[in-house]
Amino acid sequence: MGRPKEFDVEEVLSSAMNVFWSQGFKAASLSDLTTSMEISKSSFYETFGSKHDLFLSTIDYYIRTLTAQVSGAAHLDAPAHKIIRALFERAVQRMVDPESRRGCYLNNCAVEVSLHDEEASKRVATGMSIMEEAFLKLVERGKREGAITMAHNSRALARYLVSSLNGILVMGKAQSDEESLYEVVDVTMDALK
Amino acid sequence: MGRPKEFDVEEVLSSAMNVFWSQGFKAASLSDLTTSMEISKSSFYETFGSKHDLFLSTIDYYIRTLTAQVSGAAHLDAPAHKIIRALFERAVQRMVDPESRRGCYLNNCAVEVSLHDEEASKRVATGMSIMEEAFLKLVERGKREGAITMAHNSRALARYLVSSLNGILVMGKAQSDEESLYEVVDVTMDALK
DNA sequence: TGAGTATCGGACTGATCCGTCCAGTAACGA
DNA sequence: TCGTTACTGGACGGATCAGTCCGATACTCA
Repeated sequence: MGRPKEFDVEEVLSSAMNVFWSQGFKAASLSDLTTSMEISKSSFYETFGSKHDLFLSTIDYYIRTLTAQVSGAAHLDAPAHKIIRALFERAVQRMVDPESRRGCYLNNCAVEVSLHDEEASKRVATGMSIMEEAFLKLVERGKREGAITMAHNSRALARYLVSSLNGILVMGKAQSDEESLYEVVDVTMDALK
Repeated sequence: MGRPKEFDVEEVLSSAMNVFWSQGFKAASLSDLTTSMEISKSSFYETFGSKHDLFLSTIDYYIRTLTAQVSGAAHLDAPAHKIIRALFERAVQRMVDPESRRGCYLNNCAVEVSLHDEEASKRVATGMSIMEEAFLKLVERGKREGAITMAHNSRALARYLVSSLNGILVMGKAQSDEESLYEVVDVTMDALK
């Protein structure tokens, strides 16, 4: 049955995503990619087709990991509104750490390519929806727990949270003053009360 | 004293900014730029030095126009909280219109290059500060007018507004459903009450 | 051993990239 | 008219780009 694949596609996809994440689609060269993925150019084209195909695959990959992460967070035992706050605070912590200031992959992709790349754009929209659904569940639970306002419908609040989170990630790129970002989180959370 | 300049530098800078705005720094080629600017490659290098120098100049240019715009909006006669809402609604309208879905130039620059381009990053931070100051004045006035909560300090609220606006612009790129975006604006505004 | 598949490195292509340079022309002031 | 500056188009260079192809090697199963 011939020689078996030596590299784990998911693992290599993850490396590629990290390159796109840090550098953006245009700025990432094939050499950057194959170096980080630790495969040859030949294997690259054999397995992934083209740079653009790979790019789309990395968004799909990100969505897979995202789904796992958020559904994990949503099922924690803590009160929903505390989980929401924790998610925001983790985002701030990431933006403050020089090692992980890359923001959200979906966010980056949306800004860089969604205007000119319909296929990527669709995937980004899907990813955002997944985040929205996760927040939706948390908001609904928070309402039942009496910690979240009834003044707005849950979906609007969920969208608000996705939007706010993206805003904070952008702010973090522009000026990563920790205290300021936490203040923003405070105000953002107050809107849920 | 020799032949006078034939093109208006500010005007040409504006054209260049539009190219970067739509395509991003990396994706914008010199040919794209000179075509849109309607000057020759020779004049280009004579006047602007390099692609990267030009890029920095376009951010400076954007900041100049931004300053004019926001200080204009801040001095309108309407109640401050209504001006704030109007600014957000205008942003939504722009993201819904296919012709002007490019988002905010500072936002795009922050996401694309601020990680690898310190000079650009500084300028972006300056621009964000200008927006913050504009919102700060509006928030302070809104407090005096009794329409904005005293629960948070004005600067925190101003930062919150800048962050939220950026979030909405990113959301608009990912999925530009008008109604959803307006809902987000509603929730965002409620946090000021 | 041999068929079949995986992987590699490297040569190669054609395009595009940013940037330099220059000869020729055009517009001004003196 | 002459010096100076502005502007153009195009030739050119060196680098890099994505992508193709091939010969050599490595691994697995029959």
